[in-house]
Amino acid sequence: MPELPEVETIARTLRLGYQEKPALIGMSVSAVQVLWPGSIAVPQPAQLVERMKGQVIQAIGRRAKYLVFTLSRDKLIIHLRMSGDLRVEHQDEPQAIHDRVIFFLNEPWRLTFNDARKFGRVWLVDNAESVLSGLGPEPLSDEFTVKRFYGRLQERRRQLKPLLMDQSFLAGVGNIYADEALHSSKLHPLTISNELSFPQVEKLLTAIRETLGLGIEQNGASIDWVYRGGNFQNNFQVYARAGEPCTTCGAPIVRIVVGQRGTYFCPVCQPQPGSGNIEG
DNA sequence: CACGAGACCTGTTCGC
DNA sequence: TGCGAACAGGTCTCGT
Repeated sequence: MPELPEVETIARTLRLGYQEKPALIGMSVSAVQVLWPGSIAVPQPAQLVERMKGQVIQAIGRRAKYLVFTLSRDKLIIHLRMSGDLRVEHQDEPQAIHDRVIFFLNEPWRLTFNDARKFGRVWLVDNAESVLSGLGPEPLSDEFTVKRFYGRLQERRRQLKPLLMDQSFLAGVGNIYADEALHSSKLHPLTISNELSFPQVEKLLTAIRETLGLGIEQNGASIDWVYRGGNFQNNFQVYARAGEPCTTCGAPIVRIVVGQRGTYFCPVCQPQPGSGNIEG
């Protein structure tokens, strides 16, 4: 389900509270119920349950698409993958279908990890780096400069879109925001990474940041039944718009498959480099 | 190294 | 209406 803006939104609402839901900072874990052991990556479910008891939630943040809970002693890390969700609920609410792990907090609250497709994972580790060390730079951080981005793109010779979605290359960008950022920067998804000029990279980084920033502003995107509350889906220029007119030039948006992912782009605004023919 | 295919799962939507 | 195919915001592993 979620990419960087959705995960950021979830982290913020858990950290600060939202409407009738409380902030979780300062709450302690009284018990953990594992309904689907396969959701626990590390350690063994019984050990996770034992270790979490009594730990206090001190901070809630995000790294790439991972939620990171700083507890008294350990880090609780959760990846929602395609269909995961975290819900703050009353402890007396009935259990929902697809609930996988329930964290009991201060009365009357609980935090529920719900995940229809069972792709999501939970880690409890003393060192977050054991889970997060392979990740690339955060696109929104100040240390990630155009120069550095250009250098990384030059080091590789890969199709641009799959490279942007490679979490070891760049953290947090997924299928939606990759397509939207490429459209915004007028680059074809199959452009070869080391064939970009410096100005093109500059434009691409700006587009990635603006797209992610708008996504965060809109509380993420809500498409399916899965994640609700976001509005970024109303700002899609290309994603899931095959056949509809490009908002810039009016040409029909095209869908192709790149790296086994549905990929949407405007054949006029985003012409394939080297292919002389432009669709009309 | 780069890429495609398959796996992991369940639910919804599409097409005949 | 019904039923199978296709598709879904992600990542991992294997073979070429």
